[in-house]
Amino acid sequence: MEAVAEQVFVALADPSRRSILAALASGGPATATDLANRLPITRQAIAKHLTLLTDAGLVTPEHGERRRVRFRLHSAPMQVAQQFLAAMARDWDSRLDALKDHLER
Amino acid sequence: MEAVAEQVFVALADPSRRSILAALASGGPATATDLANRLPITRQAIAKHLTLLTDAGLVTPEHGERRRVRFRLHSAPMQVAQQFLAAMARDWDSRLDALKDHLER
DNA sequence: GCTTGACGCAACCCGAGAGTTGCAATATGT
DNA sequence: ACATATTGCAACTCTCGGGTTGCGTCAAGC
Repeated sequence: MEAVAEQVFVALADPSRRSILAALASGGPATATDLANRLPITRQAIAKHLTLLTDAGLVTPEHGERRRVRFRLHSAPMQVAQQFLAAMARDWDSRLDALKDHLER
Repeated sequence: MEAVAEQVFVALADPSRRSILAALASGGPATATDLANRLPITRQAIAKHLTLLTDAGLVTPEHGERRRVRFRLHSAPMQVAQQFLAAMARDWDSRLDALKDHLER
């Protein structure tokens, strides 16, 4: 679970990757060349990002006709990362509360 | 809000920074030299990470006695990032639902 | 059969960031 | 007064990742 969350953080830390995800979210599943037409970077750079996003589980490749590969969004890893963030914040706040209780005692 | 979330993602993408946050979470507020004793990296490297974490709002410096500066965790930006993730996942899923509805019609 | 468009792979460039070493300043203890 | 400890700043190295260029390959259309 922590490994998935880390991959999601790494993926979302890059602005180009966020642009790719935003393009997929607004325009639906698309290929690397489609994204290259919409974004100011090369198809190969987008392909690299897509492999990283695929490893993170944020995107799944779908082999279609005419050797085209369309990529579709997958939100499950983001929910895992969200749970991870929630647990982390809860942990921190519980420590703060414990310290506060200790000082008040 | 998106800027805060991005800073949190960048901060959590680095394993050293996660180690620092984990050390602060388990051991309470500490100085850079304290963290340097617990972690396998130099104090200066930790200091750089702490400035980045301070810019992200995840940590706040507290000037104490004897020129010591202790850093305390702050969970608010993580909750903002969590909200951001939730909104993003909700956006993706709503698009999937809209597409499904369109296909079923 | 030949062109056209799309994908994959490999090599290369380059800037950013993670880490270290070194030093100056400052404050505390004896 | 002097030694010790801690912080901040600056310069340097070096690896890694984002990006490009180039080429080979494979499927479809004419």
